[in-house]
Amino acid sequence: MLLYIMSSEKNKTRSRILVATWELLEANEGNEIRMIDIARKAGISRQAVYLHFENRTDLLIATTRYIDDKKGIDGRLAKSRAAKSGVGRLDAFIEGWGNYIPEIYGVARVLMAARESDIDAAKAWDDRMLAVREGCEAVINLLEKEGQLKSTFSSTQATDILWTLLSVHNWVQLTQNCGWAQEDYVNKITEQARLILIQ
Amino acid sequence: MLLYIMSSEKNKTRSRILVATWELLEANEGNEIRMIDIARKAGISRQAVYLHFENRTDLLIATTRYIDDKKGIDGRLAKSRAAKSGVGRLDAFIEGWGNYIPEIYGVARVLMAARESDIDAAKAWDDRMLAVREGCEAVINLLEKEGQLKSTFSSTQATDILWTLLSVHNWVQLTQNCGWAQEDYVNKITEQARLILIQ
DNA sequence: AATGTCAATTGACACGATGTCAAGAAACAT
DNA sequence: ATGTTTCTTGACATCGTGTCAATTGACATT
Repeated sequence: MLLYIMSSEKNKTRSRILVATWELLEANEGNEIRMIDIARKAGISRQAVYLHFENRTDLLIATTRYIDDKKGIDGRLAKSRAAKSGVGRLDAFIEGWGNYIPEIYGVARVLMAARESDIDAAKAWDDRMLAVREGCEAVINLLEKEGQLKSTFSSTQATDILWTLLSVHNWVQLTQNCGWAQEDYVNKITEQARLILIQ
Repeated sequence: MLLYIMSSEKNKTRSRILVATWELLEANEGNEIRMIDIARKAGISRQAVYLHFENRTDLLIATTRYIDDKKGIDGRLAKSRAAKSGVGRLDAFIEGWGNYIPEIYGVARVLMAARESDIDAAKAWDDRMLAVREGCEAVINLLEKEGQLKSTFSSTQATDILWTLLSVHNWVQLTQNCGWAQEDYVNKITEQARLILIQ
């Protein structure tokens, strides 16, 4: 009991820092986030952040883990697994994942950027993306089973294509660079996926 | 004649700087490239670099242009401009650009990896990608003029889609992560572009 | 040979960001 | 009341970009 309270108290400021970082990551899409910004948002001094995290990288990765705990992709994609037909499942999967991307985008950016210099970050990111690929694979397999898959692509190729179509990079390019509304993104990507994959 | 020699002499150091930057970008093993590194490689002082380029952004952008010149991207894409029909031009553009990507991948990787932490690198990269977008735009405009463009997409949307389909990230994902051969990449991307865009 | 021009050098400095350190204050459990 | 932990404050080292002024060296012009 004592230990529990102590660790809870101990984590209070740490949590405030993580939440502050999270909020800044989500709000701030262009500007760089400085340690001083995070500290101010958390209501502590810049130096105090270093009492909880070794450095900036450590903090950013800890934040991604924190968000991982708070938001799960699993719940989001449950709907797609419920769909009966292949095409229905394709649509539901694109909608579920496509609408999840903006929620993790702030974090995704950090992980993608860190991948060159940080093996752990790269692995965490690859892990997540492989889970998405498995979702794509399940959709493609169902389509193939139903004979709905375009015959010029093998099922592996089709999985690769869908996975690539649904990459976070593509979402960034279309919504951030090209200025597409989120709704348009989901609709047009769904349309493209059907045109490419469904026979 | 005098002017020619003068401008040639004038550009000598500038060229050395560009070549040095290029070599560092290609050789780079994850380390960030500083102005001092470029200067040393070019055999001049750090400050002297600023006599030829306004700032780091300017230098990086100039380097990508220099590489484009030496690698002959213009010549490669000339073939696409020569094609008479819209579809022919689409195919030629994808072939020209798609086969150019692997040649600039060394530089591209560094610029893309640096984009989060390095505003200058991001700007240099964005500048080049906008040039590709213009190529996509020309192709789409021709298709639309011929009435070959699928009617569910506006020409701007179609340009965005083609541009995204041809992104370096997609090339990396398909050829590096999914293990596609370069030839398969070009063929399958061409196929996808036709399915999505041609009515 | 003297002159002027231009490129480059040298050393110094401002600026902004990360990260460290030491001394003291404040919170808080016992 | 006391002692421990957390946080604050102010100072400082470090690193990279970009700027500036004074100076050197090469070279073309006259």
